[in-house]
Amino acid sequence: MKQEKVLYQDFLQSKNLKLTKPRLIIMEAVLENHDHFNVDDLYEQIKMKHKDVSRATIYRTIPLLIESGLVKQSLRCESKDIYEHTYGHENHLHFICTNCGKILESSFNEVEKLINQLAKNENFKISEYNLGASGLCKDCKK
Amino acid sequence: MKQEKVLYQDFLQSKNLKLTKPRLIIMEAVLENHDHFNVDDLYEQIKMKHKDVSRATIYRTIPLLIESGLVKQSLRCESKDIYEHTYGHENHLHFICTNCGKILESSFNEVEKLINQLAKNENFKISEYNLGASGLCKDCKK
DNA sequence: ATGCATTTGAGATTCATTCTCAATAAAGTT
DNA sequence: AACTTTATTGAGAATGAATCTCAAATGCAT
Repeated sequence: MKQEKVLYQDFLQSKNLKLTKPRLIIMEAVLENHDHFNVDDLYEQIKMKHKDVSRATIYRTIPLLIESGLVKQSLRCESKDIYEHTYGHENHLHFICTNCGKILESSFNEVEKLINQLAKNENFKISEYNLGASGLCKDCKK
Repeated sequence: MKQEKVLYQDFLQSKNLKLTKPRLIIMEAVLENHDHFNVDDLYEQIKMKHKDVSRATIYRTIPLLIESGLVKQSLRCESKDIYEHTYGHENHLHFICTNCGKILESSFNEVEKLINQLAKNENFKISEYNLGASGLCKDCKK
């Protein structure tokens, strides 16, 4: 998406950060992901395309992607931090299968309304939702 | 609470695990916590009472406490796993302040109902909820 | 008490993440 | 286009939470 690139560029500019090749490569890799990924996923994905960026730079760039609103941190998996590409992707609930690791996503609107109300009662300003449940998916239930 | 101790003992017995002194000490420390704690918190808490258990044993014992239903894993904080004493404590939502680190808890019933319905639609069997949002608490909003 | 299997403690190990620092690249200036 | 300044990068070292190892200690049935 063009729009995301612009958003990212504007963000970098507003912070006096340079639009470097590694930062672009990493952003592009993220845009290709329409679900969850971790640092190693990005690293492999970038290598696959014969580009090259160090892991250190990926680790350094993720906070920028988060601040610019393209990405958010998600649940952890296999003791690694995982992230999701959020811009242009609706918020959703995660149902994580503890048996096979699959992540189902479910709609969010009603839950969001309810949570917003609760937050209002507490006078709390939500900036990010983190909603899910773990258990067994339909295949593993049997 | 007596009941939790019994539950724990029964669990250990059912798995042919021994009821050792360290396992009791750790359980007692957990029972004293009515909110969130990490491994170091438990370690310090135990030392304070002039008892002694190694960190390794705490790490080994937590999965037992989780399996027996006294404790559940919660969000992470400062890159440490954190846990909460759940037995006899209602489920709740967490509102985590990204500025001061405070954790507010809010009621849960309606959200639970809604999520249960969504899980049912996906044919997913929930074993544990993980519900929260991060943002700014009323003091940090200003 | 005795014997056997389990558990413990201490320290070593692992592995994701962060840090360090010399080398490199971006972007503005002439 | 070459020069300057300052931010950024890559490689490897460092950190630190969590896990593992193994000899010594403990629980528990007999």
